[in-house]
Amino acid sequence: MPKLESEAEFFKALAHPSRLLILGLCKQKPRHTEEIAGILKLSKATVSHHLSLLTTAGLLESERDQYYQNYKLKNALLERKIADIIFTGLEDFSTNTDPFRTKVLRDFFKYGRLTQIPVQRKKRNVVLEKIVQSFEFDHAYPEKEVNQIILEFHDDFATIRRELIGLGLLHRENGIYTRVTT
Amino acid sequence: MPKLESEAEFFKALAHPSRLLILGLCKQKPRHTEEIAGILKLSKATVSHHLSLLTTAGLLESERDQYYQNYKLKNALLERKIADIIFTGLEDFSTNTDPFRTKVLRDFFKYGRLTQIPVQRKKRNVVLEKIVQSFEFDHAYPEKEVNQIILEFHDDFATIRRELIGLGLLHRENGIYTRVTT
DNA sequence: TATCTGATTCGGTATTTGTCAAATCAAATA
DNA sequence: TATTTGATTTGACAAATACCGAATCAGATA
Repeated sequence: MPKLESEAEFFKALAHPSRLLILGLCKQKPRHTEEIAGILKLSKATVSHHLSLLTTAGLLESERDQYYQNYKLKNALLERKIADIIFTGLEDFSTNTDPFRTKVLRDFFKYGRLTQIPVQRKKRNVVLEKIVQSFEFDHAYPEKEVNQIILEFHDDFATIRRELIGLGLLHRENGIYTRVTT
Repeated sequence: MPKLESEAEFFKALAHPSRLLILGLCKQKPRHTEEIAGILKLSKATVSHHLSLLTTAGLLESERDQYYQNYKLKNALLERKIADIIFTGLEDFSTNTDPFRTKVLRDFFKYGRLTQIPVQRKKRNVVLEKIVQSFEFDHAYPEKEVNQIILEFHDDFATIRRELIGLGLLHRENGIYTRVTT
């Protein structure tokens, strides 16, 4: 899933008054479906629907207690996720071990954005390999989506798209792009 | 309560991939409508629509430059709004808000991190109660995990861990920690 | 004033979303 | 196993939303 889509999903989960109310209720204490439906004067079907969205977004978790399915807030995740998304967009480069690669990524990325396209071929390959990781295997991307993903890294999406093709990291056929298995 | 509605509006504005893209583009530098439409391959009517929503939500502001209407990110508002949510969690969405507690959280947390440990006992208790909420009930934490969680808030995990025990918010037995039911 | 140019608004369509009642499901328990 | 009970899923419908092309608007400029 392209990162941007999942971020939008996250906000979408928060983008309805009833769901914010439900989060507030579940923050106070774990609640079950009919309990919430009673408080908010909504049908249990509707509440179940909202609870499902909130759970998928990672904001709630639930466990069964006798007849009841109790939902409670996953507080830490909510706060960290919002902070991550808004303030940076960030990448953790510390996990990879290749020192050259680490240095190049440190030098050319700032807050997840490519500050400039490296001129040296070897360095350029490193950043291109980094960028291509935002594409899923087994997914057909129209050019519009390709551009959007690359735009998260750098303005000059046309150049980068061309390079990704040239390096054999992306494959293009009939205007549809796919990530090449390495 | 208008508060809840406007919170939902705020998230709704962020709840679409194109709008996140637009925010990203306008964060880099001011952009005008057709420029964005060209990059995202959307009609200028659609982009104008998104820009309108983002402006209404207070995320963008615009000014005219010759023929162009340039939109730029209102960084301050975005960050303040997000910060509010992070400081107080979902407090604002629920019914009861303790003003003292809210103020202490605002004063001592920045972007989800504890800027310093309050000296006053009463204030310190507020931040400790805030921190303990990142722990689950009915879960056995080894000390290492406890430290990791506290480290997300402040570097001096040893002091905070000791205080959490002392206040009776965490319970320690044989090196295993559990959150105490209140 | 008349014209040019980018932005916005309008009209219309396709898609998504919120909602409920009814049917179905699944865990607990008799 | 059969029953009870709350949760979820299904199906239907209305409302909201995303999107586009065309018409209109408004500031800039001649």
